Amino acid sequence: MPELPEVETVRAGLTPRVVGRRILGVDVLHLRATRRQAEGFDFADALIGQTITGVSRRGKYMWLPLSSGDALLTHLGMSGQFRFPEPPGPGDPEPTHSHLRVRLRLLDPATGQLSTCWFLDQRTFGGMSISVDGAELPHELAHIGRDPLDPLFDLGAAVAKIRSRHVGIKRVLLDQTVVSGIGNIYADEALWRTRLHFARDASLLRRGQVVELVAAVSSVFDEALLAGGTSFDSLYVNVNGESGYFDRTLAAYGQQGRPCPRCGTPIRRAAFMNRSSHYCPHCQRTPRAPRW
DNA sequence: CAGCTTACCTGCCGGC
DNA sequence: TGCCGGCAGGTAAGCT
Repeated sequence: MPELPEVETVRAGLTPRVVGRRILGVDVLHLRATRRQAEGFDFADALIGQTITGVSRRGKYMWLPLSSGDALLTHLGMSGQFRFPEPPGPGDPEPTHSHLRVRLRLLDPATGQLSTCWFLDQRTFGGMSISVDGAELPHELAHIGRDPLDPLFDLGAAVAKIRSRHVGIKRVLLDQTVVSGIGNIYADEALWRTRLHFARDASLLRRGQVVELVAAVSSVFDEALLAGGTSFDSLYVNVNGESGYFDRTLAAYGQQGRPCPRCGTPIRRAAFMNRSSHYCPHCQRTPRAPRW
């Protein structure tokens, strides 16, 4: 389940394999992969002949700026992957994959080398679209807040925005318009580190607590990034098909029944926002006025 | 308008 | 063995 550290790992892996390449061909093999595009817009036409000039990211979104000034905007959703299959030997059939959604044919003009880029997506929550004039920053991302790895991330503004919300603190963490890049795994980890229950009313938290929470998000992101991301199954892998190992370090997420690494109380799992929340009932006390 | 719910989707797993 | 419900969850649209 890709959150910011996983997306950043993919972004870094993608960069040397696509930057400077010219797009020679585009095959869309599943309609949902480009569903964001307005009807009648030709996705392939906007890509063919263009050179990819970079790989950028904000939160969990990535975009590939193109020489035209447009950008190829993409989100991995739950199960999106970029992969670069080995070219088939002479006489061998073209390789394929049951979750193949989009295929790009690339040329490196510097070396004349051809390559194939796959966008795989089992659950089809991810996808790609063309952001017209979006090379600098796609207008589709105007509502997405800066993430803690962004040099222009404004801690004070983020803390103020979090404290302005009259909802459970976990709901705010998962809201990508406030601080982007946080998903269910890292929300649970950051809350555990800060000893905050997920249903605490964000507007009732002290400023220092929220500063500490955002710092915990930042450090858990940094640590996960060093480990190459988190993976529980084969749904998240980097462009080489390898998964990260941060899951060995998780204190709360998916640890129900196991002892809290801080106090030994068994970690609990509870339903919140139609998904699971993992917390230590001793370290993270249920608030008197919970906001579910 | 802020807060909250629901739809989207596939594969796996446990229960019967 | 095979069917079925539950679960995994990021995003955005559509509610109240």
